[in-house]
Amino acid sequence: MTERTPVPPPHPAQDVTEHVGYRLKRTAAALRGAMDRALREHGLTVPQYSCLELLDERPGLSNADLARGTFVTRQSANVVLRGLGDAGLITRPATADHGRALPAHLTPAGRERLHAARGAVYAVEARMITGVPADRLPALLADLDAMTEALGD
Amino acid sequence: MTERTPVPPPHPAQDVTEHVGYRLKRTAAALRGAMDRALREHGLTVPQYSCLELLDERPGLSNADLARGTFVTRQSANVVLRGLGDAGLITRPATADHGRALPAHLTPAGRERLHAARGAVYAVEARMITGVPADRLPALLADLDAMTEALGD
DNA sequence: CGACGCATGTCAAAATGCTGACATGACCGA
DNA sequence: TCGGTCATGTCAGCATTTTGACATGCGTCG
Repeated sequence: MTERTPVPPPHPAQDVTEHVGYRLKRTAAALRGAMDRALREHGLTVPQYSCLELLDERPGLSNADLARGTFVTRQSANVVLRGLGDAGLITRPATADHGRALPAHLTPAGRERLHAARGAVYAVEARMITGVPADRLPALLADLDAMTEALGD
Repeated sequence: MTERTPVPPPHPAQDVTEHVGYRLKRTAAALRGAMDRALREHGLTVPQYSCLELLDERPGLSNADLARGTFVTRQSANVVLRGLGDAGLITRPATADHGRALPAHLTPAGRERLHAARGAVYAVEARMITGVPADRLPALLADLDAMTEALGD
């Protein structure tokens, strides 16, 4: 069987709650909850805000691009985009001029809504990094990247 | 609550992908995917494995306890527990003897399944912390904890 | 004792996300 | 030119999760 690894724990970790994965999941869950609460006042969900932020930064992103950027499937991203379009926050051409990708763009209303919500989200992030020494932040980001890449990206 | 950081952003971060939240979400998504793939061979989902691990560590946990431990609602945890019970991996008394909480316990089959899957999960975690200097791991865990606590836990 | 708050388990309905599948259009190598 | 390959958008079905609500049991305080 797969018992070739005698499970040599590099570090004791007799408690599951000591594992990196558990902590990671816990922090991500806390962040998700805080963002949900912060965005509710602005009438946005986390996936919606993520798409808006991505589109503000790089206008013309396609549905598949946004799906990759928000770590969901194309189908889920399509639902989000449809909702944003119905709300008048983004526009998408009915037909593609080049390939099959439909480039999405923020409407003035979308930009306005994003700017309003951005303050709340940034406040959450600022609150989150409270307690983390500023000089250790780069190392933290680097470690997160290293872990992501080690998992096959 | 003195704003000792009057400077708008302590670090530029003109790009969303530079934000801590984005990296955190990305790493958590990668971990979730890797764990899904690793557990599929053992016929378990991530929530199921989480419950099994928690129950192995602290037998007698109630449904609500497991919900809190896996960061989901009681209803979701109930579905997971029902599935584990149908699979014969856990047992739960039909009636509560003290309060209303029904203490769950691993069956021998559940313990065996958990031990088999644990190797795969630990391998994923070991692979994830590849690239992260071992001496910086404690700081990483501490930072994750600090961020979680700062978000109100 | 009795009422209230609180936690728990559970049901029903809705929202959300994913898997599988299909058709279309661009790109590339033979 | 043509055939294969890949990426995209979209549809349908299913699984998972959440929201909202309700009943039950315990503890506490009046």
